[in-house]
Amino acid sequence: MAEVIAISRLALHDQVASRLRTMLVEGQVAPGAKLNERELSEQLRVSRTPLREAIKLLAAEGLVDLLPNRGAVAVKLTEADVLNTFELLGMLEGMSGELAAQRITDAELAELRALHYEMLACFSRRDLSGYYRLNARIHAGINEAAKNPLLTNTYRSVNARVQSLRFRTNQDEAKWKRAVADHEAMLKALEARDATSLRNVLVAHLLNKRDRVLALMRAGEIYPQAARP
Amino acid sequence: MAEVIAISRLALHDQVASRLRTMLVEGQVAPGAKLNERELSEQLRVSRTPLREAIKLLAAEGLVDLLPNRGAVAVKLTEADVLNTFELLGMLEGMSGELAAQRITDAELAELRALHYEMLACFSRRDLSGYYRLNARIHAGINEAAKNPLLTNTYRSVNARVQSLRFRTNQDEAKWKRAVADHEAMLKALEARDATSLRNVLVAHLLNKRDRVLALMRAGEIYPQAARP
DNA sequence: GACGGAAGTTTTGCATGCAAACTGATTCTG
DNA sequence: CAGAATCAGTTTGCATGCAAAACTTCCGTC
Repeated sequence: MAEVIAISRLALHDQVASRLRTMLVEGQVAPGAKLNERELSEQLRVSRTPLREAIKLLAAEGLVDLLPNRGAVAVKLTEADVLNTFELLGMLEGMSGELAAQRITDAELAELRALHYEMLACFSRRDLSGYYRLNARIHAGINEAAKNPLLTNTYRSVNARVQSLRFRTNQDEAKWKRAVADHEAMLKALEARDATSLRNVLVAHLLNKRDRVLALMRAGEIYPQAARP
Repeated sequence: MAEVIAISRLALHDQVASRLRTMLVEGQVAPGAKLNERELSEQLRVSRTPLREAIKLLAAEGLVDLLPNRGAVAVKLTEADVLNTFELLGMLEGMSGELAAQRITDAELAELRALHYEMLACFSRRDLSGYYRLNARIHAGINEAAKNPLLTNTYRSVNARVQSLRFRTNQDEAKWKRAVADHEAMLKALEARDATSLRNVLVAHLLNKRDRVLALMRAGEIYPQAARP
């Protein structure tokens, strides 16, 4: 009951932050692009005040850079940024895997298994977008099973920084199969409550993703223009 | 040259955020206390707009809770919050230790050694506040030596959440000595570039701190009143 | 006397207004 | 002709104003 009210009551600056975040993560705002306040406020139909508050929030999350007296720009990650982000992300994911293996409940495990089968269905139909969505939900589920909300938030925030890059990596068949196999191994490790093994699978899985992102960056397929000034 | 200008040019909302952060971390604003916008804006001599932007920033850092239509309150950590925070912090600190041992330069090591001796001087004079300050700088220095700015920022942010509690733990002589011994071990590990050993020392050091904070919480010395509603 | 509700006050959240800073295009100077 | 200076137009940053929500106080009712 309270939910319905609560949703409609979401503060404007939070709604704006969500929409902006989506625009950034999905690449609707190109990396390096300037965020014009008047333009965005007209587009989102809000005044500049809540928009500015939302931008400050995204700056704290590392999705935009704030240039004093010159507004905000969508972050444009360098190769070093990507390496640093994945370095931290690997650690966060490894840790959440270890904890999840120790703390996951049977109900949570059943739900993850269900999501896994749904994902296999998407794979079978070669439905990449559905696959991505379920993939994200599975990783979020493992994170939640670690029962540390602060870890979950931190992971989400750091992950958002590279989400827009991951979006652009199109899987070739072999790599996609490999990713699916990784996911099989994750479930096995969870069922066995094998913390070390789950950590290893997750970290290896992430390193693969990192290498795919880096390869695309180096091929210039992510930032077709020049590098960050 | 640019420094002087740059400092005076720091955006107002950033200055406000810094001052508020200090007030929260040093306990000048009690945990659970409401942040009245009008009151604070008069106290800090700014209008409500940059103040509100600063509050949003601190909310993203986890130092204040935002209550829709009811403003912000200084966070009041439960025991579970403290456990979760230290769980993550231990991992971040362990990781930064491992990386620092591999990546630290001789110059950085020399600087850390210097800070270490300054800290010993404070210990010798029983100058607790100077000791704290140097202690923080040493940990920040190790973090920097890991050469991952994102890790450094994340560590800083998570650490700020429990900084106000750490502020209140008064060391008894034995525990203080133990902490100093830990720091000796850190330097040794750094000099030997022994990643595993540095990680272990840092994690053990942090677990000690956690246990001191928890003991104080349980004794009711941190939140003399009741627990969070 | 306790509980419930209504009016008044306070406080938050958002919109708007205005001055300072930046942009960049053109003109001026060496 | 190159570079500095200038000036209009834009954009950001902060202050203020106003409506809606929340809190207080007081009164009425049971």
